[in-house]
Amino acid sequence: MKNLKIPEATVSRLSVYSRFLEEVEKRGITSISSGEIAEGIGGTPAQVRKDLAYFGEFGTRGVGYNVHSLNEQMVKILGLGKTWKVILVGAGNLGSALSQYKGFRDRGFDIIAVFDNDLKKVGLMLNGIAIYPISQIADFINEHDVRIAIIAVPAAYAQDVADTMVDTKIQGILNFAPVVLTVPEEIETRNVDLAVNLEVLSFNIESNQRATN
Amino acid sequence: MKNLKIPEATVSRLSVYSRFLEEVEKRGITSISSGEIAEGIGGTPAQVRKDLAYFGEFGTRGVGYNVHSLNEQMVKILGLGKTWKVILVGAGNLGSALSQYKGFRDRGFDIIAVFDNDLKKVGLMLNGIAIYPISQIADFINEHDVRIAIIAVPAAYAQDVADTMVDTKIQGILNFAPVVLTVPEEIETRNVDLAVNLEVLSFNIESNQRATN
DNA sequence: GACTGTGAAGCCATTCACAGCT
DNA sequence: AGCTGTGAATGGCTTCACAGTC
Repeated sequence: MKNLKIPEATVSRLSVYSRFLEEVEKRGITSISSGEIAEGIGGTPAQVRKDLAYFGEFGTRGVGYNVHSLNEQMVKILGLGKTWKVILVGAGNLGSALSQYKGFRDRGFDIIAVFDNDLKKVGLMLNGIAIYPISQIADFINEHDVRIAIIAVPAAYAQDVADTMVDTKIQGILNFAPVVLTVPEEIETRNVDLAVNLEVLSFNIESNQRATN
Repeated sequence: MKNLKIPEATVSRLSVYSRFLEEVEKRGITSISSGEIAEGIGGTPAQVRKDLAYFGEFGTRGVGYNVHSLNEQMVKILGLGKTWKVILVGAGNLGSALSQYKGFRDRGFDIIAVFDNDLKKVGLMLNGIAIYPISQIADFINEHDVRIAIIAVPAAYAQDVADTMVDTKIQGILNFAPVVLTVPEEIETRNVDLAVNLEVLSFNIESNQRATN
């Protein structure tokens, strides 16, 4: 296995390529060039080729890439060849939306349980998924071999929730709470900060204003 | 006005610093060093200082930063000194969660209307916000001076929605649909791609596995 | 002629290291 | 002594430009 360090930006784009290729394949297109991919995902042809080159030679010079087999490669590289069992912590608004989010299931992420600290919710179903008490997180993870957790609780509780997951089989946490989680380094975390995105927009809008005097 | 080009990464961190400072201020702390900020948000002291230095000299050598006045500066720089009127398009699960998301209002983003193409929803309220038909987006934006829109519709409709906003007063779009929007360059867009984040996690988990043979 | 794969160059962001202030 | 502000060094990602292949 070729083992250069892969830029994180490349990995995110791989995911975007893959979804784009799926859509292109549905339209019945079988062959595609780096330029066409770039156009579809808002990038440059050179970048597409460089990204792919980290993992192998998937194209044919003078011709382009086979849509289906390129996507197969992407799926394999991203580790999407199987179904990932995922748990979701937090049955509030955001949790509820995420539990139903089709984009996860479509890409092989299956939310198999929801946890909440509100005992009035425990025992109920959230969009067809059973709600368990927070206290059962660790046992559930180990029993069901869950490797990915999504945290969608208020900021004040997020670290506590993360703490319940250390020394379990969890290997990755997707955190929607706007705080930095402190976890052992063998657990991979990623933060999605919704407010930050709006604030960057707001900053950029203001700067555009300033630029166009 | 100092007009170097500000790295986008710096801008996102400013937003994180600001929220962290607010929390620190609530705890009654009045002074803070770059090292303490770095620890709180998961970064390095040098980076904190560099980021701030793009905008001015906010600290006192040998002492640190005044928590309150540094946050005031952050808020001003980010353009958060006022309330932003925001519209939300898409009253599905995700839209519903976003309409209630406290993190937006806390930071000055006020969702004043929701739009949906499902006429059964039009006229109803979503968490206290009225739902209008998609056809009224452009008029509403111009009448109410809305500058930011959040798109939370299925991928297939996102571009159509964006199209209704060109040549209105909209200046920024936060897009949750997993597609690249094509809009005139005076409209600033940002994409939040939920599935991509899980896929990067999945890739990293698999690589960790490979690394620890 | 068209398009990929890739070393080299260029650009941007982070980190270092220290002078300057309190 | 402690901590900021910043030029210089480093590291990483993107873009260029072209040799290689069909």
